[in-house]
Amino acid sequence: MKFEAVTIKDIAKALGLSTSTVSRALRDSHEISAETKQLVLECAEKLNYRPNPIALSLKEKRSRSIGVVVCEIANTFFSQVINGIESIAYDRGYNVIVSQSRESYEREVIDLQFLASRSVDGVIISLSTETTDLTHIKALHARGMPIVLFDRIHDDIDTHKVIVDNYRGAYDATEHFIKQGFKRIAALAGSEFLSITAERLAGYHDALKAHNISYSKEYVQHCFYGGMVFSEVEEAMNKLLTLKQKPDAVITTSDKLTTGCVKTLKRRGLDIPKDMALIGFSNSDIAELVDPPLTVIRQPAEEMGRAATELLLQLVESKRPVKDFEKRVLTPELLIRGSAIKS
Amino acid sequence: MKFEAVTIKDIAKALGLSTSTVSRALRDSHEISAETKQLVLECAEKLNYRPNPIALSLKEKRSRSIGVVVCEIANTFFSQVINGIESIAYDRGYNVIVSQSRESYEREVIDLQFLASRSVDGVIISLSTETTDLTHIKALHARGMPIVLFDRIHDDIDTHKVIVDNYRGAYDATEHFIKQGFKRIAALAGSEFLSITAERLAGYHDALKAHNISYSKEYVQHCFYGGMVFSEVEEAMNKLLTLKQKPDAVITTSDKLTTGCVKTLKRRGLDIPKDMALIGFSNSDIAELVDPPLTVIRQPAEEMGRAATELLLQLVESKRPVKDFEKRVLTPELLIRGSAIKS
DNA sequence: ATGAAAGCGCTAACAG
DNA sequence: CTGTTAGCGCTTTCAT
Repeated sequence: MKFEAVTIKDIAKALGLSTSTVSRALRDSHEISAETKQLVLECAEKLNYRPNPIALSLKEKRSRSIGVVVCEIANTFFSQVINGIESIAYDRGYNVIVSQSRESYEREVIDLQFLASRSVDGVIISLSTETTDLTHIKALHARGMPIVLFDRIHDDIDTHKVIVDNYRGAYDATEHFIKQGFKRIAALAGSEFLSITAERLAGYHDALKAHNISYSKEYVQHCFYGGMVFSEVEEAMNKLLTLKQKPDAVITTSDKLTTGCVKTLKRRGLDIPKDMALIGFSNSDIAELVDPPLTVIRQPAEEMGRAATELLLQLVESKRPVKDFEKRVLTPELLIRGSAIKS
Repeated sequence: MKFEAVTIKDIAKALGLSTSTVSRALRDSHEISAETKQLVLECAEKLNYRPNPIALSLKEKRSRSIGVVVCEIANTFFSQVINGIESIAYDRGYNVIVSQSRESYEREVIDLQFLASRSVDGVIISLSTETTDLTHIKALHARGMPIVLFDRIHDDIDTHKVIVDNYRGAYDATEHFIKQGFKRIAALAGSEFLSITAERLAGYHDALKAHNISYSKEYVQHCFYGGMVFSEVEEAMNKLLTLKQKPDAVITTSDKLTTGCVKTLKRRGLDIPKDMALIGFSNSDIAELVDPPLTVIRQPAEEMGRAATELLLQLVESKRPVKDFEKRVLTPELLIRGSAIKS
């Protein structure tokens, strides 16, 4: 059941005018007399008239809403990004429709289809961990849907992108370890197919190289679902902890991995940083309260959301097809705390 | 710029049929011959036809989308609730439009108007801390908009509600303190006008009463913005810490207050639980990693979101006006950890 | 079994 | 300055 809304027709009827006159009066057209406008406005006010945006959308072929696809809403990083997205969208009069892929390729495809079929004006997306085939995105993009990628991006899609300097973040973290005197630095990373994983591991590798520290392959462990499945983290940590040359420090490349790693170490009664030091990508507000306070690489998540939305709306509202796409790279912050201090 | 979608008209033209026939064939009407159906379906497939939901919405006066208003998306509790909402909405073919009031009454009003004007089929809302006047919600509800309240609810609005047993949660927490031997138990609460504050403080008071523990008014401090503004928390804590009879334990009634309280205590170099024990409402996934591990009252946030959505869709899809409203009360969980153990 | 036409709410080209 | 008309994409009588 739904309430009957007041339409332009009702006003026209009440005033003995035509709908077009009312429409024009409402839109403050110059070809309407001041008195008529006055009359219409008053009547609209009295009847509590609200324009029907759906009718408008049908005409204008735009819905003033944007879609967002993330792997998980209840994740500090992504919820902060969505916060940023919402704030800009709100300012510009757009609605934000959120959906989550739950790291499933299949769901990402469906989500995107769903959003497209619901006539969102554009989409902001961070790829799911399972996504290797990009045809669903390319197809949508080719059909003219404005798309902005953030965080987990892909070079094959030619559009605006927003990321942080993942390489730098990981490089600095690794270097911090090295300067602290850690020798055997491991990495607990997400799926190898994810852009962020590649970028972060590249930073890690290069920092080691730059300081002439050799690293063995076993020092890099991947969790395909990036910590969504806890057992995955435990298993990966198990591998690291049972190496002959046990690492003395570890870099974790995502929020979930970071907390998963801390949990695992604690459950095993290991001391951070004595048994293993830790620096993790994390946007948790309470990383500093953890025992020990966590050294984190923090992303300007809200700002990423805002930037992505601004770029998207730029595409959406552009009159002519945009050719030049921008890759905006924000700077992550290395917040040094107890978990990465050599004892 | 926007891509041109294939319409029913295109199919009709391609097949030399009328739009009505195509429409009927697509909807598998019995008054269409099998061959025609076949033809239409194939053509639709070939042209990659997608029904335009906006046109449908205009006709059916429903949009298959629901609106959500929370004070802040980037808050563990609310993001978990939204996760739950999204999961059910997804299953039932609805989109979720999120907006945040940022604890502002004004924004809540605008958000709600915006959602209503965008023809959402229903709204799930948790009141902002500033909200005392409910006319915006009542008006919308009176006009027939299905509404479900959760978390911060209000008795004056007669509709479905989903909360946890806040009284019980606070009661149990307080009693836990008492049984541990804490004598001077304070409370750091949100705005007094919030239902959750009232309910939680009632549990706190009653537990004290039941154990014949007197309490002074000064033991209850309110932060109007519930920890959104950190200085507010510091100030409130300051008041507690400078009392002659300094409390030896404190209950915090929301996520933000809990972390704010821990931060304040740590910054002052105070020991938890020795100088002050703590139990807080919190849905953080890493409360157990904090130093000391936080004793928390955890709400089944995702389940709350799911329940709210189920109730909302029940209203949305009901043929006749619903009269009997349900208040679903879920059970919070008291997770006992180091922060509330008497040393 | 199929088509013509009206209508959902709104705008805009075209007439006066 | 205002009204008439057509049309956005789709469904649904009402004819045929």
